[in-house]
Amino acid sequence: MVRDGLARWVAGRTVDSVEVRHPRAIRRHAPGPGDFASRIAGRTVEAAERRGKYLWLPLDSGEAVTAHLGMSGQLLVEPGDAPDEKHLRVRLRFADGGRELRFVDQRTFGGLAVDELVEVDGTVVPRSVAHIARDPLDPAFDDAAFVAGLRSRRTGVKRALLDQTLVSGIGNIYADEALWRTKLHYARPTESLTRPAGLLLLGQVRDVMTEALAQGGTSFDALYIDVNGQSGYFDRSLNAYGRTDEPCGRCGTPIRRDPFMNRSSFTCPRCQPRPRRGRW
DNA sequence: CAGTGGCCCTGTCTGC
DNA sequence: TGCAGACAGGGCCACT
Repeated sequence: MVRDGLARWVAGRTVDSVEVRHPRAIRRHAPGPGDFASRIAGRTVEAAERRGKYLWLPLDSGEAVTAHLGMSGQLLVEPGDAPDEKHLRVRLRFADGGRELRFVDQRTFGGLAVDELVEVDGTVVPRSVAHIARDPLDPAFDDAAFVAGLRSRRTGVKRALLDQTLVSGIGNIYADEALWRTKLHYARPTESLTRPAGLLLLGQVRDVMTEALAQGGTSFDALYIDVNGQSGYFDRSLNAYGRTDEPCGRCGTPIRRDPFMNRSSFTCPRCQPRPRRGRW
């Protein structure tokens, strides 16, 4: 939805000027703000693409403006006379004088960069995205390869889900929700999962992502473009994530919160019992 | 090399 | 009331 919106608003338009308001927002662009701006200004945006949590705008130069929205990042398409957001980091003005593109990010976990486009596995992606796996909604996603990769890991199943080189687009929320649906504990050793169990898990991941996407779709019409898509989904559909001490929707047992990778994991202690020999 | 843990950042909330 | 600390979280990097 974010990608669709961006494509609709910026594809075919030529960038006039680039304003970097906060250097940290382009910290992954090593050559710095001057180089960043000069590679974008005067170029025409050809499309908007996405993989996992990355989003990019291919330019007519063979490079692309690559964005990672982190947790709090937004790409907004707004009239030039709209007041600057408090956390406005980068602004792109277009030669046609129409709406401008703004990167807004409170916590600056995200950022922009300009990157060379390369071909990986039959798909053209920015170099910085080349190591990111396809997401499960990608038509070219290879289910069998994913399950094989999952089973060959020597770690806990949630760690594997969060590893973007194995599968992309799954964050802490989607992981907990898919694990709850599959009745798997986050520390379940990946090598102990059967192929059918792996496919079942993948199916639940897909369902969670599809439902989240459907519910987040509405926010975009207001030109509020946000990869999190949390608006409706966050409140209505979560079964485990953030529901500490609330009853499990299946069995009524209070949901439990555990520290996990400097974050949290939410499980139903009854539906998702901790394995005896769990892997973190 | 694969796996793991710490840290980045800032606003909000909780508890003393 | 005010302040300290926990928490949110994807990814990068150093370390084992």
